[in-house]
Amino acid sequence: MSAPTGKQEIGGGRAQRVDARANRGRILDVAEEVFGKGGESASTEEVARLAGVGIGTVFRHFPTKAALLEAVLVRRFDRLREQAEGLLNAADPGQAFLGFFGHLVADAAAKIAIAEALLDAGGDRDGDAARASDGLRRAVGVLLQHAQQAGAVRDDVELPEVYALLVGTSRAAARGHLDEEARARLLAIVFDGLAGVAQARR
Amino acid sequence: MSAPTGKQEIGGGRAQRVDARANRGRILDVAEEVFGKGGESASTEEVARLAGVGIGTVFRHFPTKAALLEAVLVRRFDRLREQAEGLLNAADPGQAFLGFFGHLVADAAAKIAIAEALLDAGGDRDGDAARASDGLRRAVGVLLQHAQQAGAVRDDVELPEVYALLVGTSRAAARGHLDEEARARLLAIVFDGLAGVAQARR
DNA sequence: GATAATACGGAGTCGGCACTCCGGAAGTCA
DNA sequence: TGACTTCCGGAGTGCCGACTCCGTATTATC
Repeated sequence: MSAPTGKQEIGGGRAQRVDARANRGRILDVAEEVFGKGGESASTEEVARLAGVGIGTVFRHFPTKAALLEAVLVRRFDRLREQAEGLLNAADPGQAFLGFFGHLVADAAAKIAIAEALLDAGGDRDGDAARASDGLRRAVGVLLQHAQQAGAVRDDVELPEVYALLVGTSRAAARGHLDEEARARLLAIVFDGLAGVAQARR
Repeated sequence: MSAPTGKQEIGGGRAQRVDARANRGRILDVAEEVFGKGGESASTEEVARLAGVGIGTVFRHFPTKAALLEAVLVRRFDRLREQAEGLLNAADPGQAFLGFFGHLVADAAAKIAIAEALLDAGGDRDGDAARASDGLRRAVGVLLQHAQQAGAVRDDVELPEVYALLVGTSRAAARGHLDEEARARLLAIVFDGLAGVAQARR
């Protein structure tokens, strides 16, 4: 229900000050970093400190810690969804799907705890984060369909388990302390399973 | 460094009272349940309440909340390891490995948050929980080797990625809100990937 | 440059939770 | 049963982190 890019005057009045908008952006960036590393147990004060603002400023922009976290998640989900949608017209749908899968996993490895709550959202059926999460999920669903039509992914799998696999693999890569090679082999196993027996027999 | 089954007199003295031992066990059971559901953010007080004891009692048995959590993890790791070791002489090593994999995943689905920290442990390189975690990991490694020698799992995968896959799949099954069928399909994908192309071509 | 609206900082408040302490209850041994 | 030891309950303590408030600083407008 919030404005697309943050606080913006809606009912006449004066526009938001530029320093305020800049601070808001910096806080979001830092929060993504901090929550990504320390999970949601990281303190709001640390976010403020690293963003170079007072605590009051953080809470003026985001009324609660939960709201801040949600804003971070929404931004992240939306970015990922846009990336997925950008692949919809790719020449090779199979490559597009698997590529996005791999991208997400590598990305999660860097963000750890965010990928956490991030790909978690599915329990809370309301709020902006849930909506954004649904958007991403749908985009992945379309990518999957295309890949299946192209014969790159077996037909008898559906979105729920594929999404679960995506989430799980991301998390595993994030916390599993895998080196580059091990992560590649992990993806190879998963991709092989997704491609299925039919593919392997060609 | 703790005694195998809890507090036990070592240097002469009197034996532990039976009610104390019973309470300890009950606290552990409840803690597994509570932490399994609410994660480690669940309060110690809730554990005490559900166990039907006072907070003081909990803290007498486990000096800190972390110690309680660790005791829970150790017990759980040890049980899983024993199960894995029990499969070492199975007639069909491939079946043994995949069966254990599936068992762990289903188990995690029920425990959620414990499977969390549980299979997480790998960062903290000390403490009883880490030791127990290593034990489980080693047992899984042996199961994997046997399965590979039996040709049920492709040869070019190693323990790190397989373990990561195990953890990730467990978590995905736990939080993914999958129904029975979707979970089965998820496992099918993973098993197919583990079996590999060579297997599929037979 | 004057004025007014907006935003900032950070000390302070409040609630929750890990952990302590001790008087009393209950088990153990003779 | 009586004496002694162990154990228990739960009120109390201290700390930490989310959130508030207001005097001050900064930006927009004319």
